[in-house]
Amino acid sequence: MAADTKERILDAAEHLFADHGFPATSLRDITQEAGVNLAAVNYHFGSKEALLISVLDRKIAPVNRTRLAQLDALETAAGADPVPTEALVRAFLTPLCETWQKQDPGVPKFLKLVGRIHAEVDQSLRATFIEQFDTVMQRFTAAFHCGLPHLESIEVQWRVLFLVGSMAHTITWGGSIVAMGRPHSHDPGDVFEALIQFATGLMNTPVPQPVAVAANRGSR
Amino acid sequence: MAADTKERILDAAEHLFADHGFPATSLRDITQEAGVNLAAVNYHFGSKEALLISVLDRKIAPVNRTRLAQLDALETAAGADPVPTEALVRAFLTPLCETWQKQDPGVPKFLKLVGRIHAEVDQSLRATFIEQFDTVMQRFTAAFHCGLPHLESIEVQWRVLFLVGSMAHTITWGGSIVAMGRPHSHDPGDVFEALIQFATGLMNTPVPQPVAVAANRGSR
DNA sequence: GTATGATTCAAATGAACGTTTGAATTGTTT
DNA sequence: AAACAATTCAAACGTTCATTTGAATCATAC
Repeated sequence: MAADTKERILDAAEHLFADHGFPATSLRDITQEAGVNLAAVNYHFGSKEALLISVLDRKIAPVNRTRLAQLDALETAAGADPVPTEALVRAFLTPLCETWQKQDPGVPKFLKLVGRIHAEVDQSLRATFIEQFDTVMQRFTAAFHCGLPHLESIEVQWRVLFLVGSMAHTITWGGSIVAMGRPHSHDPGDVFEALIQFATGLMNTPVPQPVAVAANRGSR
Repeated sequence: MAADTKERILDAAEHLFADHGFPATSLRDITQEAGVNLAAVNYHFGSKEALLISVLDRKIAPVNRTRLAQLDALETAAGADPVPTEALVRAFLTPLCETWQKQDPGVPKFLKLVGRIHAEVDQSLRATFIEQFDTVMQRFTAAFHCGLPHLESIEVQWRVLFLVGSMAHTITWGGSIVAMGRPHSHDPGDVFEALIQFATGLMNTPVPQPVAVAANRGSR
């Protein structure tokens, strides 16, 4: 088959980037797993970096598009009222979960990749990655703030950061909870449901001290 | 100076691993920044991997030792009573913060390294890293459970995972909140204080649905 | 001051890397 | 079937990598 060479490369790259990271994965690894010629990567994508961007675009862009679409729908339905916090959390997290479940059974390679990208790629690539998420983050942060008007803007930003952190870390390490000790079923859906419940509680948590972030500067 | 060649290598490696990651950093980068000969790394440490382990040991091991020492002190002071959740959160997070602040001013390189390691290193190295954290995680998870007896064991494990995820992600990305939009002071101490407050709320959050994780299996 | 062990040094090793090349092979259009 | 572009292929490119080598340098003890 000649037509799906690009797809085969993308699949192999996605899998290997997720398992071993971007710098540690060679084009020879990718082309061998894809069963295509070494030169095919540079022919179809131009460079290794461009391949990574294609891999991210293929999977992350649809997720972010779904997120924004769900957010649009929620805001339209809510009219002038703020969207309930839990609905926002679900709109943010479930698109990832569904991408996960549509994928081949077993380990959620793509999510591992997302987790990796969050901490791995170099400055220039990270810029590309941030760009992908920037709109999503700003839209959701604003929507959260509408439903939590008693919080300062910066506090909402921190909570969203914590939320994303929990998500990324759960993606990468959630499976190791089973390996760490007592065995326990960890159906992907369950994990995401727990994460959603937790994140909702997170966003709704009252501020323990009047102004947690900005008030006690230098008091340490 | 000849005596501190090892220290110079460790400093340079720590800095470069944090900025560019382990696979993307070459021994030539490290030895050049350290001002030592290329062969010094293999002479003093044996290999690049062994160097990474030394870098982690030098900084992470003391942090985990402090964590456990503070936990011991808290449990001794509490006697038969459970240790307050916020005290546990502080015992877990502040040792990292102090290591940070003892370090040279500016970006907390070491914390960036920790964030990276969480998602970067390969399976074999990750095992080394997990080993470092395993005792700490189990001790703290158990202590949290003592103060939150209404939660299922697995629920506590998830929350601790979310907590660590927030921490790691905040370490790596907290600085970019400022860069992302509106400028705002983000004194390291403030960030950690916000993280502590948030994490405490996280652990104390009641379970929204009776049994969030295990109950709704297959209901999707 | 000479011998000994630890350390540093410049240089080289072989392997692996991303990328390029040009011919061979396809698929499609006349 | 001839012509053409798109794609695949084996092979090589030049560079960089981690690691090794063996001589040079240093410290310290005799």
